[in-house]
Amino acid sequence: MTSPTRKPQDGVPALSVAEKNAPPRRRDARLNRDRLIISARALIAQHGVDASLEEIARQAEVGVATLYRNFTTRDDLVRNLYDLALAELHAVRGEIETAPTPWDALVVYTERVAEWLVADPSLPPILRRMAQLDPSARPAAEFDGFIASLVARAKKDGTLRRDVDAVDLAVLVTMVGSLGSLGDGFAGQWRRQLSIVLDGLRAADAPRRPRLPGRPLNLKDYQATVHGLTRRAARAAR
Amino acid sequence: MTSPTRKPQDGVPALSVAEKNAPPRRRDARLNRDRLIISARALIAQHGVDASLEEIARQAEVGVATLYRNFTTRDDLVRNLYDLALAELHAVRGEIETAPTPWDALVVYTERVAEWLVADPSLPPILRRMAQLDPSARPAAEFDGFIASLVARAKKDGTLRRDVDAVDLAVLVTMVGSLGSLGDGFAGQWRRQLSIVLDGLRAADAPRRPRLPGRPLNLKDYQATVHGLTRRAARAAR
DNA sequence: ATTATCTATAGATCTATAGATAATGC
DNA sequence: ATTATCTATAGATCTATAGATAATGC
Repeated sequence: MTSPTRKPQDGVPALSVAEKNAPPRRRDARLNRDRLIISARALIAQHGVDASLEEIARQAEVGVATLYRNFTTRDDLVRNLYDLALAELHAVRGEIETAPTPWDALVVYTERVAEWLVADPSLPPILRRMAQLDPSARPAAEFDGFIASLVARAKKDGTLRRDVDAVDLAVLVTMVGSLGSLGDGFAGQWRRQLSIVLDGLRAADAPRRPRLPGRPLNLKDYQATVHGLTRRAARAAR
Repeated sequence: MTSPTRKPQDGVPALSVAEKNAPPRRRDARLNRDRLIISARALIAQHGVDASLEEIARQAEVGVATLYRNFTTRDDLVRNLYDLALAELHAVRGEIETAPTPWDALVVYTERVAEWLVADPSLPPILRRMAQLDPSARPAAEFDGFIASLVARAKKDGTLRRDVDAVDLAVLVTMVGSLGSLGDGFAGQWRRQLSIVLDGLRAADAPRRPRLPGRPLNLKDYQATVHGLTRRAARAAR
């Protein structure tokens, strides 16, 4: 997904930055923009959407004016991060459509969306802010009709319990996705938790459920997680 | 739980403020402290633990110096909010112990803890910060052994699936509790979502599950929720 | 008399921009 | 030549405190 003509900086996860509307054209400009986006994600994940713009620029090793040139306002920055994330999400649609059964499609849907949320802890604050900026723009809005029909079909074929609806699914996925904000140790658990949720969604007389993926987080792991968090926070505060 | 000699201000939910270690003694001082705590909760819920101390004081209609007199440092404030919340949580223990079966006890545990989290959207940021300040202090630490034994008993009597453990439960509850940060409309949904999670936790051959509480959030409700959020945000920004 | 609050203020940090300087690509 | 970055800066807001003023309770 990364353009082959552009080499991502070392150590930086390849950004699938959509070069959509009026992207900066100079090479250094694009690089700086990517750096800004990376540090914006990191700092928003840590401090929420109110994160200091100056610090975002500082961490990107770029002057503040460069940030303002790329993103005229804070909300503009947020909106851009939202659009970038959304582009990734939409790639999922095809995968859902090719699932063999309605139930499998729902599993893919919940898994991919949860994964998307967990992978980027800056998303929850960004989504909240976007909901305020533009209530009509819901992240999965494009899926709505599609999911609703999946839900109906999965109920009909007896795999999905009948007393839930598509919005329940969306809320549940959001819930699981929130694990990304609780530190890496918890984030690694999301498949287990989602699996439990899916079992709760299965019709009571549906076929036997699969084994939970992964292993439970024991107290030792837990401590390691939290300590890891602390160390990271200390490093960041330096 | 409110001291009968102290009249809470009108419109303000009775604060069960523990007057523990060296509480301010003068009447006006206690009132101001309560006001500070209320606006700290509101602003931390909105802006995270980095919320402006000056604004907290302003919203409490009190000078900044009064805030600093009560809470010498930001972390001191956070720690106090944590302790206050924790005190409420511990009141739950008795209720868990009187549940008739291990499964019922687990239901009460998850319900009460989730309710506690949902009721106060300032808690997630506060808990995260506390985990950094003091990794040993986990909110439900006091329950650990107790819950572990409940889990063991519920597995033995065939109501709880065997491939989960106590930490899974804690993670799931945290997840459900995160719904409190998504606006009032979502927050009202937590019982439904928890009920689905509990069904996922039930052993596959356990007795039939109950009907989901409440009704699903339809798209109209959803819109209303988000618009409500927007209006609130606008008011707050004024 | 004691205890607490408030006003005022120093110094730091933030947002936002103007004007001077540097890098790119034709 | 064009496009982008950087430095510097104005004005606002923040944290934290010192010193003057006001409210409580014995």
